[in-house]
Amino acid sequence: MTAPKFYITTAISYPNGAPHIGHAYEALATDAIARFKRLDGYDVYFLTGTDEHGIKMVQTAGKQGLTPRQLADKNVPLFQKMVKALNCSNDDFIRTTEARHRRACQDIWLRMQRAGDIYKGKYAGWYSVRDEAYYGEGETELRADGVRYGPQGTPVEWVEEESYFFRLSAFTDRLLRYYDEHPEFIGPAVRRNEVVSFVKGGLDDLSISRTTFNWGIPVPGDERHVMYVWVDALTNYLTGIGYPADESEPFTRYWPADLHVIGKDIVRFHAVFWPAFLMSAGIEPPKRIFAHGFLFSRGEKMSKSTGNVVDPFDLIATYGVDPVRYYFLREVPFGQDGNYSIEGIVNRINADLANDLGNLAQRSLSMIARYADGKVPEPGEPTDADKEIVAQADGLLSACRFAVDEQQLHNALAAVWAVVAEANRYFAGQAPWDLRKSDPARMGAVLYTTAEVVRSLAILTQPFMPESSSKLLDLLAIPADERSFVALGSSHRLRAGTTLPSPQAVFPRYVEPSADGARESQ
RNA sequence: GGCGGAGUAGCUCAGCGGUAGAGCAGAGGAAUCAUAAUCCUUUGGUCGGGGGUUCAAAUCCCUCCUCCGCCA
Repeated sequence: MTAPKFYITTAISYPNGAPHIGHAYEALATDAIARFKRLDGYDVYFLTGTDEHGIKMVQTAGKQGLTPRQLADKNVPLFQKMVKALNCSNDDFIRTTEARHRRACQDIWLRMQRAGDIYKGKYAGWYSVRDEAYYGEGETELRADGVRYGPQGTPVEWVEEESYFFRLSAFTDRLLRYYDEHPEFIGPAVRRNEVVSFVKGGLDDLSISRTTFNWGIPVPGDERHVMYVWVDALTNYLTGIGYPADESEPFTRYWPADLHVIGKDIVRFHAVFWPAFLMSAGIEPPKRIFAHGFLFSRGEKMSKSTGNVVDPFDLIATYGVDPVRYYFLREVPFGQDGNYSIEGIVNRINADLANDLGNLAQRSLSMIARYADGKVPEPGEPTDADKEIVAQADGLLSACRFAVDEQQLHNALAAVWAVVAEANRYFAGQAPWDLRKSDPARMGAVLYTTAEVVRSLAILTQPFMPESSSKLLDLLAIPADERSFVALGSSHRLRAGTTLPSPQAVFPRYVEPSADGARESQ
């Protein structure tokens, strides 16, 4: 019996600057899904990386007196470091400047060309560097400052060049049919509606090469051209699993991708261009594209001018990687825009992690340590209350699966925390501290039941907070091979008599450093 | 301008035809196993405005207002 496969990716980041919280958010969310699927028995391949070509890299590099390659080599390590700092479990980190990627891009290009979907033409139009888009004359306006602006308010310039085109117009019907036959292809539904209505409006052929700069992948057979960044960037999802050696094991095993997690700003590239390229090349499209929203700091977009830019490294250093992961996944409904704030982070850490889950573990385990000789007590004959709380914990797996399969990570966590709250009610209601004298056996049963619920909770929080959950499982003396989801439920209950290590707080409260000390930023 | 989405308790949101809900925040109380954590009770909403359908509407329909997204 082989495990089912699950291939998941983030979008690749554009390294013309340092990583910001948006990059971190996408990476940690995708990681949580990847970890969840692994624990649920899937053979997961998780890919992330950087998209290093394109004119913006050339321009940014120029301003810094660097070559594009030097700029990439300067910034890419920051992205790799961020992924590591977030404790992401990616199987590979792809850079589009790698030789393997050039081979993949050139191969898919040739396939599209052989299919008759690429032709050479001439492009002339108003181009916005910042939007990376061409606009029609009517969409632009010449303002009083003598500069012409596009509809997004960015400057445009007249560009005329020979270009290769992709016959996107020929794919309108096929794409619409594909959306129709695969309603789950684009999520959330808002984005799907947008894409469908966009495609229904008819598609124009797409210019897919440039001759005005050379920082990109050369077009095979016509090296004056480099490929349009999106042909280059999207193909990373193939490169990462061994394409074009498409007889090779990873590619045949993992393609088509099960899930591309992306930001809502690049839905069109992934949901329109990408499946069209693949259809042309004779490769199956991915199964699902899910677009998350943007993060705002107190309702405002992050920008250097408002000074509300939050550095993911600072956040992790201050609050810890697991609380940061938990906060963003719990607080922001995945797929929607969200607000974040320092107060919010501290609130969640203290309320959900320290007070609710951390303290539940601590109070039950320290009673075991003190009053049950540090060994898992006997469960005895379970009462209705015992059965009820255990049943609720047992029911979490299917609830979480459902939520994670829809990328509703916040709902998975909400379900888990509903049981955390219930377990605290159970504990307070049973009052084992009173039972200590009146009915020690019953006290043991309550402690057993609570610890068993904590075991379930800790197993289920692993995808979201890998380190802390693992500490929690250590405190319950759960062996490494009993931490996946198959260990949930009745098959691997805590065994009475097992000696437990002395309990330690896993989720410390966050206390604001006092004013005298090192508090210069917030 | 076209299409789509949203407007529900101070905040974030769930509910989407059948007596207004959760979490956080606020108030009061209980307990002392625990990271001064927990538990119980409780304040608070004419569910954006107006009209309609229905025995019954936050939930369906129409219209208006406000905000957001995509397209033009």
